[in-house]
Amino acid sequence: MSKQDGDTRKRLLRAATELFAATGFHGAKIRDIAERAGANVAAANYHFGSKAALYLDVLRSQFGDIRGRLTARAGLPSEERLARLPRSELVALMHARLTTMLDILIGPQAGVWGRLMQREMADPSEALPHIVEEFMKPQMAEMRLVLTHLFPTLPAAEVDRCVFSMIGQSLFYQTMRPAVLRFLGREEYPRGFARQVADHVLEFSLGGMERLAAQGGSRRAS
Amino acid sequence: MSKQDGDTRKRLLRAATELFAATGFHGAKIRDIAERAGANVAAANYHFGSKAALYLDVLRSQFGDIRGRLTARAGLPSEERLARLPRSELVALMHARLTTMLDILIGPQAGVWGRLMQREMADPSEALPHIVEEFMKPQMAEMRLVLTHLFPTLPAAEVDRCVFSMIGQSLFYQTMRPAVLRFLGREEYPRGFARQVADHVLEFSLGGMERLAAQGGSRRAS
DNA sequence: AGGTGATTTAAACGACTGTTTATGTCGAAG
DNA sequence: CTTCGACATAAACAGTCGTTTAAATCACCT
Repeated sequence: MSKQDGDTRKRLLRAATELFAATGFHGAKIRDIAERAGANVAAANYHFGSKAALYLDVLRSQFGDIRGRLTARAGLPSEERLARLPRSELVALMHARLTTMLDILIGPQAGVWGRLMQREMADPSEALPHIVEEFMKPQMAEMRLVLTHLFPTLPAAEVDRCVFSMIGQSLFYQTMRPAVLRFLGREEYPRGFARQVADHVLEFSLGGMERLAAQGGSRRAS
Repeated sequence: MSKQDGDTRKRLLRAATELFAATGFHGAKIRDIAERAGANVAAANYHFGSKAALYLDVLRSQFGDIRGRLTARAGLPSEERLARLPRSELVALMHARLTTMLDILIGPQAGVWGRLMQREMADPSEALPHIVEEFMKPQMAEMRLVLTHLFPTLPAAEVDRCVFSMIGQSLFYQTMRPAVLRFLGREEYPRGFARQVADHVLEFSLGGMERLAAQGGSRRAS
């Protein structure tokens, strides 16, 4: 082995991750990635085959990483245990989940996941189906499970919309970051901001679902 | 004048708007724009100076268009009249605003505004400050005004977060469109979907703000 | 008719980018 | 020492894209 084994491969992957997140697939240039990794322009093609394959490897890597962080920090108890949990515990579960999500999206050491996903939504690639099926659907299913136990009277379709509402509130600070920062008159989100937002989103959403659960099947006047 | 005056300029602007929205600034090629407009490749540079200038013109045009639609369809009464409005009227005002916004974002004949803004957030250009200052800030200020009259006990900072929550819920269906559509198992949003979402977001948010207003200044346990 | 200024056109330029090729380097095995 | 395979490097290739250039076209005025 040379002085550093497959080290250049790792350096390439890291550099590619940063640049893809910063400037997108088309914006990131192989030459910049190679330079940042201290490697030759041909190295990327040698190790990954092509720029597209390298991009998919980056997505796969980040995908697995975030998936691990989410299940590790906010894993769910089994369905049976969930049914016996007191209301306060269910709320705490939602809070933990929101905090983790917002930490990943806008936390002080937020990774590149949010930006990569945002770009994937703007220009879906062949990676999108995998992301939705293997990552978003399970996450949403777990949230839906907790909400169903929290508000048993809520119809399933309404629960889905509530999940969307909670994720939407959180994602807003990621997708609209430049605008929100300008609005707040800041350069970066302050420390503790993710926690602050999580608290707000939780209370706001609890109130929203309480209201929806209370008014039952009544329809709005047109 | 030729057979169609400055018609090519208009056709170029229209074609550019569609292509910039569909594939972004870097993704849209001058040659494609020219072809769609039935013009020569040099025409764009002749009429607009450069690709970047053309992009800014597109943003400006859409910016003005949406601004007009919003104020026309969901304009606000004066501050004094607002204070005398019954609660149901204020709610109706919010509903109209949400419906208009969601119509623009995901309605059946949704324009390109949502996608252009999404791309602007992913890769902010020199147009971003204008968009924030002249478009988003006024819109948010108006929403904040209504909310303040609806829930007078809510602190200003809390009201701001509520505005973010309402916009976040709505924007979610635009920024996450590919994922949501996959989740719903559809190719496009069904007719009346924008209205449906607006109804949900309104009720959800009213509940959220009721709860926040009710619990006053109490802080969550850590 | 002829000139004039504004547009349109075809063609070429020049820069950039992903990829390939051909060669070089280096450690380990024979 | 030679050979071999994995990796690294420099150079070139081929395609794309924004922009420019110079000629052509057209409407309009005197």
